[in-house]
Amino acid sequence: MKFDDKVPIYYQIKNYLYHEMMTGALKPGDKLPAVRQLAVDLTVNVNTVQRALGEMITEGILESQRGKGNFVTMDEERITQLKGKLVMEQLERFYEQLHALNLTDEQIIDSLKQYIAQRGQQDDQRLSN
Amino acid sequence: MKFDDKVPIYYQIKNYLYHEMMTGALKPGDKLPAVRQLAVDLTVNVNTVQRALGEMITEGILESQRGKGNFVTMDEERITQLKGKLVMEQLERFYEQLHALNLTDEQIIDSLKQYIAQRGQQDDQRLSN
DNA sequence: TATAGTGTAATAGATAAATAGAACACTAGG
DNA sequence: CCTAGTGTTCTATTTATCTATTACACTATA
Repeated sequence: MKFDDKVPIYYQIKNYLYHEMMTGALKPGDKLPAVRQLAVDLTVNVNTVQRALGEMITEGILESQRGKGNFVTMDEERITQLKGKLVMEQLERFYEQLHALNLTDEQIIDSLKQYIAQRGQQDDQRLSN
Repeated sequence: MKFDDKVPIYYQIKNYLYHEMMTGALKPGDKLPAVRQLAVDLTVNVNTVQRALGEMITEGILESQRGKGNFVTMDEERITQLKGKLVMEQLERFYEQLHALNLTDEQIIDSLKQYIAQRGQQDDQRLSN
């Protein structure tokens, strides 16, 4: 896994697991890979994994069962709330940053549309190769 | 100045100065505040300021004149390119993150529109108080 | 030519993050 | 009961960042 060296790895691991849950790769009640296995998969130390999981357990999004494993909470509402929170965080940061770069609301929306449109073209090109 | 403790301060200072240039608060040829003054303003150490400025000088966006001060480059093209690069970085990260959260292109655009619309309402409320 | 204002550099210490390694606690299954 | 697989905890070490402090180099100007 590729990490951005500007933000703590344990923090990026949290976001990685969040995303796995949001996309359904990890469903409510699912068992996570063993911490030692995760450490190998992410080419990272066990303690770093543990730190990420520890925080998520505190948040109530994961549940730990000693000797068995770590599991995604069965509380689906909690996951829904989390997704909403993560989306909102992205929106806030994105808007704030582009606004700080002196773009108007309209320019922000337009630039996103244009970016997505161009991206679509690139995808088409890749598919046709 | 408030810093996000998840990313290096020198890095956040760079972004702060970038934004000052994008908004026109710092124009081509302008002299920056003295490094010691910046350190006071940002409640940060001189070395930390120097590290941020040093990188921007390497990038060619700032020019240093020993004994005189640090100046924004006169090369306006360079600033325009920088703005484009910064906007593109935000777009890429935003899209990637929301896509990873399993939102479709349409949902991404809609959520942004909705966010901006709601934001406008909040602004209106503040203005009427 | 002093002096104040500027950038630059170097050292040493503090803290947070990440690593390596070991040990401990619990569970399941033969 | 033993063992393999799991989570948990601890210590020690390294690295990056930030700070504090001092010193040096250059410029403008009184």
